[in-house]
Amino acid sequence: MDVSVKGEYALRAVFELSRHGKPEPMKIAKIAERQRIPQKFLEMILAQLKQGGYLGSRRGVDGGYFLARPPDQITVGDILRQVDGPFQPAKRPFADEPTDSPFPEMWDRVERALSCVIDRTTFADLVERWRQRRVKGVPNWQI
Amino acid sequence: MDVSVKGEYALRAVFELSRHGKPEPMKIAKIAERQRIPQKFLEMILAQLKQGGYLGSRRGVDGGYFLARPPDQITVGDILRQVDGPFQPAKRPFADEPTDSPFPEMWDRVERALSCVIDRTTFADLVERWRQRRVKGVPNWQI
DNA sequence: CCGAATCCCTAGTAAAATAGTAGGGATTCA
DNA sequence: TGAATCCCTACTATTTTACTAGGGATTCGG
Repeated sequence: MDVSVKGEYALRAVFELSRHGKPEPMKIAKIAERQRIPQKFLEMILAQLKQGGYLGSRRGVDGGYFLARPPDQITVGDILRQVDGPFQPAKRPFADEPTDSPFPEMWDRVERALSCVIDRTTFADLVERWRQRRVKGVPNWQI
Repeated sequence: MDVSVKGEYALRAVFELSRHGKPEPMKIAKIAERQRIPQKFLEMILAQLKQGGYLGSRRGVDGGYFLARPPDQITVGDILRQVDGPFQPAKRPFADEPTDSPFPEMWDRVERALSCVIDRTTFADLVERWRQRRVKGVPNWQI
């Protein structure tokens, strides 16, 4: 019950692009270097995120990847589901054949609880919190 | 990000023992049959749950497994952690070397949200809800 | 049009985890 | 004593994970 390395990489990559912020694309190589992700592996992940509609890309000399939407419209849940598949804690029986088990209802609660975090946390949030922490943690605005 | 089959089996087995309720032990074979779990696989799981202190057992003719504590003192989280290992969404850096990442804080939130469900749901709760649903779903007390 | 830089696509692969199975040994108790 | 049960070690097939390899397709400045 944990997130795959691939999922983590995807989150870190999108965070990097969100932090970058500018409209011009960022190269795979740069993302890979800044986030310490194996480059070829990252290529696959970014392709997946693109085909999910979260990223866009351009080839050629000044090519790279960029966010396809503003970072306040991409959530952590979006990215995780795109690369790790739909999150469902347990095999769900078909909705119409009622089961004699107490667990589906609990898994629903779990899913809702989780959703409250991952589907409400956008990359804009993450960047903002990260910036906040930076100025508090490294108070170099002092005399 | 889902629960293993092993985890599900463990939950179902403990639920079966909780529902059973009586002090006398229940045989592996019976649990396996009633919950449709491969028997030999279930043996390993029950052994693990016993060594975690959740179950007790007796051998011989009238042997079997039983709860080592009342079902209101065993949570879903207990059982899942015992068989699937500690749940942590992502590799956590060491606590003392602060990281420049916005994610650990979010994983904390995820963990707390999840804990609110799985560490507060006891098997007594599950049995009770299951009983409630039975009488509502199958209203055979009608005229 | 050339060629360098970039993304794009298919395939392969070593290691680990998952979901079991097999076979017998140790206890208990009538 | 022997039948029933739990107990223990080992083995295994399949799937998933976390990559790597090698080249093809675009873009764009010159």
